[in-house]
Amino acid sequence: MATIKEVAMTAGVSVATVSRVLNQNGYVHEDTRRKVDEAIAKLNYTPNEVARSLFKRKSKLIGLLLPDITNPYFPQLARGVEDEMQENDYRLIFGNSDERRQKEMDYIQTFVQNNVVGVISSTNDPDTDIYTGLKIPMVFLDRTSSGQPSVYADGREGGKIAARELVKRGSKRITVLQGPTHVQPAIDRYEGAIEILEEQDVHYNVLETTSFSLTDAEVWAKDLFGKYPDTDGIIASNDIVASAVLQEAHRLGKRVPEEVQIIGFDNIPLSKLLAPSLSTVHQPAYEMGRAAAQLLIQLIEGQYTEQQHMKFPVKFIERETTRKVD
Amino acid sequence: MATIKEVAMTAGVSVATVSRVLNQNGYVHEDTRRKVDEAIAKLNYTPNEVARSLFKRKSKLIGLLLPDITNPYFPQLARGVEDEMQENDYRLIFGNSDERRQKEMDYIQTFVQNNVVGVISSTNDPDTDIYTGLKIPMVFLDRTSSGQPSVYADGREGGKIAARELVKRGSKRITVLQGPTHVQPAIDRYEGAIEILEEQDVHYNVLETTSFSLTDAEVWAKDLFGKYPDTDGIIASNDIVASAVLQEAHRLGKRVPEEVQIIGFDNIPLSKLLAPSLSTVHQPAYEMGRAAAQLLIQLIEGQYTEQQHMKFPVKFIERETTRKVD
DNA sequence: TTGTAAGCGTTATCAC
DNA sequence: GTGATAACGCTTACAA
Repeated sequence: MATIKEVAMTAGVSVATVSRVLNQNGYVHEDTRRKVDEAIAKLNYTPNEVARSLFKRKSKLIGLLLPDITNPYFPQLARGVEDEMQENDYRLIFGNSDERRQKEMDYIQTFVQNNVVGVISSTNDPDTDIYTGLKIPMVFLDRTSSGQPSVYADGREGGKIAARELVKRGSKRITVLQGPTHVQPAIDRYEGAIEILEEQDVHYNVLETTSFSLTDAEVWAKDLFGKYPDTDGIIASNDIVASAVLQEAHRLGKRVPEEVQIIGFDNIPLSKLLAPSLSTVHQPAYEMGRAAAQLLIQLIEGQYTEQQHMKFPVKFIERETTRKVD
Repeated sequence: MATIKEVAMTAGVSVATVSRVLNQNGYVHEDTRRKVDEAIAKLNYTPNEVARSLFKRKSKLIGLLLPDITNPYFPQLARGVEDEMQENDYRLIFGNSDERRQKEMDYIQTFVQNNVVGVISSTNDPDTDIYTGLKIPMVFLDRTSSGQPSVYADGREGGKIAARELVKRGSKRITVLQGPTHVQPAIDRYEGAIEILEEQDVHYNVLETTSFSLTDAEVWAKDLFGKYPDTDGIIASNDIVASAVLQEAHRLGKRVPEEVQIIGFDNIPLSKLLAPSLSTVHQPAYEMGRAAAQLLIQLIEGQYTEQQHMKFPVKFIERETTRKVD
């Protein structure tokens, strides 16, 4: 790689001048500029970002921390973030946290060591000092912290919608899969659902679950139909769990949605491919990713930002695991 | 952030000494080491990786370039890479290329500008000078270049397996969805399948397709049954396309696998959740990601590596879109 | 065993 | 308009 020094030499000017044309600041004569540009082209020079970063104590790097890219919900989020960052010339250092504190800490530390100018994280502990002590802008994605910028979906409303739609469609003995109690969106959905169920004339049960993983979900699905064989409406904690439930229903010969209705959350791409296709509560993941990135960029570039808490609306996607109604 | 200078001051030694204990090289007295360690702990010091990187012209950063993390095949690959890198203290700068030359070039350029020590890429043009001109180690993942290290699956064998299994199970009028002709694994699968079909006593058609996207696939699925309504066996170019085909078959009231068998490639997580669940040719994506990372690390650290071309075996996963046979 | 100082590739300050 | 040069935080000869 050529350096600014070599460019300066072949253009017959000083490094200062080259730097000026590079950064388009200071005065530089038109002829000089041309000579420099030629030298740059000839040497195929691009500035060393590391040296820049060292001097300015600022890079063009952003840290992105997601629980697990292998969970089909997160790629969408990630893609939204990446697209927006890409367009604004920021690059992403990416890591999976597996929701483990230690991994989060390690990643955040290396983010800082690499002079990232901002971080986006979907953590379950936004208020821990891993984050509160951070001296660079950060935004929580798919998570909330009252004190800090966050982009998330209206989980509570999502839970309400799910419950309402099931009740409206005639389910009388509903089972709610609670979802992990350490994940905020899961809690919100759960509480929203319960709020509605309480005020309706329906019976409901709650089954505790502790993760969003498919393997676990298959076990809970069996549990569910074992414990509550006559349930006729299921609110799953997300689409993955819903898929497992649907599959188990299948295996048991239960007709969906005639005998049992199922509703999920997220609207991951897979959900429309299932047979019957999955009714679900849509979260605009890609848009949320983009929004988080935009917000972070504004924070970084010191622009005025009124809205630091963006709660995205969710909506019911009617498919085939719920019955039709007028 | 504290600097090495401050550590040196509070420990009452020179920066050189601090550097020595940091990097565990050179001589340093036990007592001195202790003083330094204490200062480090007290100041909560961690070395500035940017400064390190500038001096050594080497970072702990790796560039990872994937076509589209939103395609369910890639998160697995990415996770494999990340896990291995993480365990070896390397971090990832990640980008989606969308298979566009320009984006690839831009990313590779910024990788270099950021002193990455290696790159892993799933590109369709491994032999373009974007890569051949690269002066840092690189490995192609899910792609092959004869000249350069590559980790990929045996697509040709995969194609053969798919064709054999379909024929063995009685399909007589097979349709092969060709897959994008600019993507090597797709070509390999296609050629493998054709090779077998040619030598068997079956009739077959080929339908050209140009991407792996779900939206496109839905169109091709309609096309397929429009053009070849009596087809009784379909080799899809991957699981996404297979899912779309399955769904269309469903819509048309065709019974799967009785009237038409379907087989995909990849064995993405979704494939087992479909109803009927999808028979497919498994690619060990996670393991491939890990292997690529291992290989790259060996290359970076100058270890001896006999195997620079790793072709992973694939295998048939029998599920419900193919008929049973003894 | 430890310290001094040069240098990694930039940017910005200050002279000229 | 342009050029020297110090500084960013670190590592590594080289000296002591």
